[in-house]
Order: sequence, then structure tokens, then C-alpha cells
Amino acid sequence: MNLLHGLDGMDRRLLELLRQDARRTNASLAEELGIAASTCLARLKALRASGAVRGFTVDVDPAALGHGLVALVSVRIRPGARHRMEELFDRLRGLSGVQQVFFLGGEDDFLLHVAVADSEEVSRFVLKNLSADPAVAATRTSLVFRHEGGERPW
Amino acid sequence: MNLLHGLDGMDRRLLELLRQDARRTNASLAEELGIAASTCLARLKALRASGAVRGFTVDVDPAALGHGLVALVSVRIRPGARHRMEELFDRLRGLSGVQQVFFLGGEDDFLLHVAVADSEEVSRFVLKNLSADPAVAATRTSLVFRHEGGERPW
DNA sequence: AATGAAATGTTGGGGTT
DNA sequence: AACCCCAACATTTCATT
Repeated sequence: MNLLHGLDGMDRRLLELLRQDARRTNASLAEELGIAASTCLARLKALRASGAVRGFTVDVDPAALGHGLVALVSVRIRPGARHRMEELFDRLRGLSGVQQVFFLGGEDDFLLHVAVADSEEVSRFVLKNLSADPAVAATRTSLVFRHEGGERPW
Repeated sequence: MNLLHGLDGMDRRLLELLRQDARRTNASLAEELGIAASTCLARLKALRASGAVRGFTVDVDPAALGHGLVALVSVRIRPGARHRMEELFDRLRGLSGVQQVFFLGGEDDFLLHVAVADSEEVSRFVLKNLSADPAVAATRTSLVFRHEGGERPW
């Protein structure tokens, strides 16, 4: 798939505008880019089709959903369960409260970004979903005081 | 601000639909929710105004942007520089290649999610932006093999 | 690839219950 | 809060370059 070579400067400018506001109308994007609306639409379609654009989503304040506590949980898997990494990844990413899962090479095997109501719930989350699993060797939980993402300058 | 109490079941369903596709038209959202388009629009505006919805963004494949390597870098700050945490946070989140910054309570102080071209670039990133800073006591870099986010079931 | 034009679809403010 | 209306606006297809 043409990921690198299909991306010219106009595509990058388009992605940057969409990063700032994914709900802008095609007409307004086209105007700012100085191209015809139909051209802009064709480019966005091509970016979707090539897989460069995976989707569009909404950034919701976790607190608004009753998630007063955000944490990172690193997970180490037992040597004997290493062959189940793919399966474990899929299980972890389906758990309630899990926002992101990173599958790592290094000391730890997974890092979970979780959002829950309070400290009681994060402890329940770790005990029930992780510690109770025989594949899990160890976990380490860190509180997230502040989190920023999505405003990277490409 | 009314974050918790302004969120009823319909709001949550609306957010879930937008999470799946933030570029869906208001009319299509309203139809699936079984409410009038104007009502749906009013709810979305209210969610934006209350801060529950922070924005809409596009999910771009890092590889399409030439970022063949994704890593997590945890950063420990020297005890003598702890009073500069806020300032450090803002500096880190502005660095080129940084996708997310977590400010943590626990063993490490920050976790950076970075996307760069290759391993040469991640090493340059750490040496130039982190190790060279006198406030930084230690860093630890892990490769990200796989990353999923944004499909959490609220 | 990019364009303009035309048919079709969507938006969002105002007025109403 | 929710609804309907509808003029203004946006989208998308297609023939053309």
C-alpha cells in the first residue's frame, strides 16, 4: 500500500487541519487549502483507502464520563505464557476502562492506559483482570496527574 | 461545569457513535439515536460547551507519516528539579515526534509516547532532548510493537 | 490529478408544543 | 428539552481538461 509516496505536502496540510478539527466541512477544508472541494474530497478518500487515515474520533474528557482517575499499568508476562502475547493483547484491550494498550519490547510486556471512577476501582481492575490471570507475572500502577496528546506538530 | 449530571444515556450513545466515526453527519447520528436532527445538534453543542467533548480528531497511521518506529520513554527527574515539573511537562509535549505526554505519580515522573523514523532518530531524540537536560535523572526507552487505542467500551 | 457544475443531501436557526 | 420547517449551505458524481 502506498503509504509514504502517496503523501505530498497538500495531504499533510489536510491531515493537520483534520487533526485540529475532524468535523470541519470538506468545503471549508478545500477553501483553506486553496483547492476545489471535489479535489479535497478525492484526496481524503484516497487517504482513507490507502490506510493512512484510519478513522475519525472524538476527544472526550474522562471526568465527564465519571472517570475521575487515570492510571498507567505496566504488565509483565510469565516466561511460560509468552506464546499467548497476541491473545493477551486482545483480551486486555477489550477490558472495561482500558483506553489504550501498548505491546512492548523491553522490560515490561504491556502498558495499559486505564480510566476509572476512583482508586477503589483501579485496585479492583488490577486484582480482577491482571493479578488473577496466571499468565501475569507482575504489574506496576502509576497515577496519571496530567495527560496531553494529539497536538503533535508533524 | 456540568460534566457528570449533563450526561444522560442519549449523550453517551451519541459520544459512542462519534467515537466510532467523528465525521458522521448530524442527520445520520440523529436517525440512529431516534431523535430529531435539531435535538441531536443541540446535544452535541451542549457537550462541546460543557467541555465534555474537547474536540474531534483524525487517527493517522504513523507509518504513513514516515514514523516507522514508535517508542515509550519514561523519564525520571532529579529531586532538585521537581519544582519545575509543570514547565518540563510543557517543554516535553512540544518536542517534535512526541504524541502524548503523561505526568505521573509513582516511580517515574513522565512517560512520553514518541513516533519517529527509525532507531537512529529515537536515540537522537533521547540524547538531545532528555539526557542533555540537567533536570533529567534517567530515562528508559521501550519499543512499541503494537498499539491500540480509542476503541474503549465506555 | 484536478476541475466546475448540477443533483442530491445536510445543516442549523427560528418558531412551536 | 424536544420537535418540525426550510433557506442556505455542503457533498459528491461526472464529464472535461
